Amino acid sequence: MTSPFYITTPIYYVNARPHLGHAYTTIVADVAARFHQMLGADTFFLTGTDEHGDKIVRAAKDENLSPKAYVDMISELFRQLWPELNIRNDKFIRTTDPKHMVIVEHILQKIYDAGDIYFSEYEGMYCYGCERFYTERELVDGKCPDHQTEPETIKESNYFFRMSRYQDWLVDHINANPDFIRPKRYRNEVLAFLREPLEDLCISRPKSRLKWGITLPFDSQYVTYVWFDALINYISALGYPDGELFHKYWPHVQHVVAKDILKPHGIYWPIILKAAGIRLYNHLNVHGYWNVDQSKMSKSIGNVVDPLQMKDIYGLDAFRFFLMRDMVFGLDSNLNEFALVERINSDLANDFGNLVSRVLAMTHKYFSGVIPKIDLKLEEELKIGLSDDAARSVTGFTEAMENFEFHKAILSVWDFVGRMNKYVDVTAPWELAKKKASKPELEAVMYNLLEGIRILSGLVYPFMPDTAKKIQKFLGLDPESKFYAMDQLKQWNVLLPGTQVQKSTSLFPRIDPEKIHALMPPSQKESGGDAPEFKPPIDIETLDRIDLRVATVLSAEKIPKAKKLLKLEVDIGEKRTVVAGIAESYEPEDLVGKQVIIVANLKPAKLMGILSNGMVLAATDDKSLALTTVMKPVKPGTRLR
RNA sequence: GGCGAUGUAGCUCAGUCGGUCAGAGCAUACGGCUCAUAUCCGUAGUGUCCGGGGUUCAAAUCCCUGCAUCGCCA
Repeated sequence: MTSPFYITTPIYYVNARPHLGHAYTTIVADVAARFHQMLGADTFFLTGTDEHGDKIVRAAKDENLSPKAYVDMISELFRQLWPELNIRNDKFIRTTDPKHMVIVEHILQKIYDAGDIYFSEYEGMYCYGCERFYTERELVDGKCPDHQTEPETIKESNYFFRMSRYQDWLVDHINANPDFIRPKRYRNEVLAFLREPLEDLCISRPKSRLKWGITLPFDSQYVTYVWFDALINYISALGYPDGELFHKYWPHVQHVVAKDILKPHGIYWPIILKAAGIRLYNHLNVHGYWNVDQSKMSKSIGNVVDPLQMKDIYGLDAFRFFLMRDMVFGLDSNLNEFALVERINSDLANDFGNLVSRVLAMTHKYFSGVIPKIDLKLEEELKIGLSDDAARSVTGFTEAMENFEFHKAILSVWDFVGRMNKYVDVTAPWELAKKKASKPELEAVMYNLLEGIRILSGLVYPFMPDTAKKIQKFLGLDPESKFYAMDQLKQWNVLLPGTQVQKSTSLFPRIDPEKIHALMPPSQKESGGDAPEFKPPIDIETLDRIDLRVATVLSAEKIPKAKKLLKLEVDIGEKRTVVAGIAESYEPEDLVGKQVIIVANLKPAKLMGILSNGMVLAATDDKSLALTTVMKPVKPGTRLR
């Protein structure tokens, strides 16, 4: 019996909306879970949201919501995203769940009783604006980078977790278990970090400073600080300590995280578990970042495409496939739409989709869509077997998947896709179909091809579940059956002759090459200009009707409730009031005394109740806004020509 | 500043212990096939294996050094 499998994503911090990084981590976990289902394992897949801490309180304030209302809203965004990506988590945990909070308290008390938590005072530089401490090097000229004020030195008492006590033990554990943290580069990183003395971890915040958290069971004046609260979700979700789920799944746990949270997961978490007397996790799987290359993003579809929208444009399965195929697990990767389209056209449309299409079409053409019988003796005589190739692919796939080397797993599958296409070419069924005598050979060839497609549909399942099911339907099989079970895929000659297959529809339509051209980076195109289109010509009289003047800014102030607008008093020989949409790029005090260019004869307009008599000229691109000026000071009111 | 990783064909990357290791896929060019989504199969290239020095009969591979990029730490 295959052992159970428990996979987790981090619980995502709800100070921001879901993005590609969250999606990738969660898709990885989904793929891993589905793979273990292929192995016959009983799987449990956990994700969720992390909802305490001062950043949340601030983010809530920015949106004029209570912390609770705010976290409810963002958490829901995450919860709703996963089904859209065909992710099937078994549970969605929130650190604000009462059950979670009780278990955090339980663990804290347990570690406190064991003597690994102590109370201590320390001194630091505190910015009241930010409500946080700063270290020397975070400050700019001794001032808070956000508020430009000097932080005050204050004393604060807090609870600390005695991690230092476990440092040697952890180093030994990592050395004794080479796969504890993988890939190796991150294991090395953790070991490198552990060569220095490990500092104890501050695990509390006084309530005077932060109320939004879990109260310490041994001191009601303090709440738990984020990591201690968050990491425990992995066991609280299973109902630690007595839950049935906990007993069943915890011994088989693997975590998936992005490299930015390596330290909490590679160091804090094992030590917390050890201190609490809980067995450690088996593997921490660490992946890199997606660099979204916006310069290579499509302009044909209208501006920059949010990576998460690519699934709507190109299809969810293609999107999942791309993410798993193009990232070497552990390393950073680039995402651009051009690469995605290339991948879809070559791997999915040409190699794979077309293979399915041609095989089914031939089955219809030569056998009216009925799976033919196979003469095994003849097959052996003619050496037209495919089962060895399939078995090799299945083996390579399995090994790579077990090690979280998804791109290698896909390469192994595509080796077999290539072998199948080659097989069609070599056996040339259309030639066999011409002669009656070669009908047995044709039957054997077609049977093998159909069987090969059955295998492929199973191997592709964790990455592209919908596509896998579609192919099952094509083959006249039950998409709801466990067709992807590994022991089915290790066998050959499973398809029943006589079964009716369907005609295939294109699994992955090719994307128009013209469109690809439009997606190419500008440097690869003959003319590289991405400036907006030029307007039609005008004559000098028309130009002359526009009265452009140099204006000196006398004063500037923000307009209440308007995000973008500033009210400027300017001198153009006379005093004018103009309203300009530049507040996101310029601070009022920086403008006073500067010279700008305004259109002096534009008809006045009322903006936010203020009459604007003229318009300031500025250049805008998608990133920023820049005011125009003259290259040396001139008399205010000077005309431009 | 310290530690580490990476630098190989136009692009993305494989290259285990130094010895058919100069490779794969994509892109390009040409040829073949016609079952198929203008798909598939075959052939052909192009490389200062980041620069410089060294060890060796032999270095992409080992050592030293420089440069570039990235990461971790301070």
